[in-house]
Amino acid sequence: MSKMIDTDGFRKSFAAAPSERPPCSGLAELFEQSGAAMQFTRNAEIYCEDEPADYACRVVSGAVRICKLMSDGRRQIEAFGLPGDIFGIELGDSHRFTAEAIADSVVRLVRRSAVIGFATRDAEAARSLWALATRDLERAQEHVLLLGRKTAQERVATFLLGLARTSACGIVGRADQAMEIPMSRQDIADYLGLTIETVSRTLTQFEAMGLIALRTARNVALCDRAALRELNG
Amino acid sequence: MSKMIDTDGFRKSFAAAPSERPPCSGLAELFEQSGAAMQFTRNAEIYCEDEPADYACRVVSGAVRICKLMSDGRRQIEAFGLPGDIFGIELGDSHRFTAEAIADSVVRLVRRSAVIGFATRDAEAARSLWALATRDLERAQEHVLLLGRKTAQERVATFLLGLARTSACGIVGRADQAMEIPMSRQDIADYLGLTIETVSRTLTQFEAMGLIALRTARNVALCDRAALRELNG
DNA sequence: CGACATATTGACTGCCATCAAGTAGAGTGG
DNA sequence: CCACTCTACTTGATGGCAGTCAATATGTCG
Repeated sequence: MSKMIDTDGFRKSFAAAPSERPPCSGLAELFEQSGAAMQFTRNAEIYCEDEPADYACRVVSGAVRICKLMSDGRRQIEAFGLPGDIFGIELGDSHRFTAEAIADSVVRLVRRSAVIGFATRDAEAARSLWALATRDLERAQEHVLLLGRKTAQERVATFLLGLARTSACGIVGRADQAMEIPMSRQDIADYLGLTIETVSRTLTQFEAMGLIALRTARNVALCDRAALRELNG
Repeated sequence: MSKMIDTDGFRKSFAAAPSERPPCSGLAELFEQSGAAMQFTRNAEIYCEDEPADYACRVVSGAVRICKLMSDGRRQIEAFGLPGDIFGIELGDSHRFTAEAIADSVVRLVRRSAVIGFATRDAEAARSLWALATRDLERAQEHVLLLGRKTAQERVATFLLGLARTSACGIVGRADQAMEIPMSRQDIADYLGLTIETVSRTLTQFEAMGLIALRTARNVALCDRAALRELNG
């Protein structure tokens, strides 16, 4: 399902890229220095809900989904993890979500005890851990607003703009350049609290309105960001 | 709109009550010792979105709502603050939400700098701040699941059970005892991503189903918790 | 090419929102 | 104590957005 690999190549290339996403430089280094890189194939489980939270994770490449399943199969994706994102640090003893690879991915794992040790190292380290939780909180709160009060069009517009922002961090591309969508329609739907059909229809509408251009199902260009921001709410 | 008062009486009574809600004993003491108590009348604004975040808050008595407004008036309540709850600590310089009193309330305020100072005092203090953010994150994530995937009935059932849990902490009452609902139907609706009509109708349905008993609009008894938990998802 | 997963499109349904009365409580003044 | 008023809540009728069910299209990989 997943195997240990050596990823010095990955480490160097990502350490060189001045990513602005993770607010916690010290934590990132912790993963680079004492983390074990693991490869996960598409749809492989990284950890499961209620499983002991022995490890914390950082995405090196690929993409992951952090989600919850209801007893009848309904699924809600809380967040996507893209390169640089840290996830799986828990207050309690067990994971409160399931984490799965969306695409073939490399994830670095560090022991829970190492994170705790890091937190008690110095004030700066403790602050970065607090900042990480706070940033996750802010993201979750934006998500609450989206799910509670936005229409399908607004949700999809917000999603596209958010994805453009994160993918612009890694690849310094032009504004109107096409971007890859790493997740399936089902993933997008479960993130936005919609169905695949509604996501698909909304994207088609956006294309008809001239807001986006779909080169393939997984490759989209934002043609009219101003209009998308209007729809943002 | 709001005035400074002396609340030694409040402080003593609440310090005596062994509340299990706040996970951070040190932080609570910070508010009790160096916080200024302020009284807010119903619907008074405690702070406003985008306002400088000079103060953090802790509810002494009453209840508050932490919410966001969209440009066209749609409102989403992210969380309710009940006695003991701490809110308004921000990573950035400004508040990302509006906080308002739901009922006449007493709130203790401490300077942002005091919180920062507290965080750098020792490892235990830093940890409690991290734990606070993490707990808020967990609550927000549950909220995401509720708004993304639950039906109206499930949302209301979850809300009632949650309220019963928190009010059971302050007042050690019997399980089937009636509890006061401090917030209006509009507040509940804006918290659950519904309309007042749907909230009202759902409560009426629950009463017809024998799950709850509404003595008045703001006083409810949970008659069949097992059935409510079924609806929880 | 053929098989399978993924995505799109169409027809129809249903849950919840909207619009509109009607009712109940809380507070006020006579 | 009782009208009066105002706000909060409930109930009813109707509509629309997104969900469901179903068929077709587009990739993707052996």
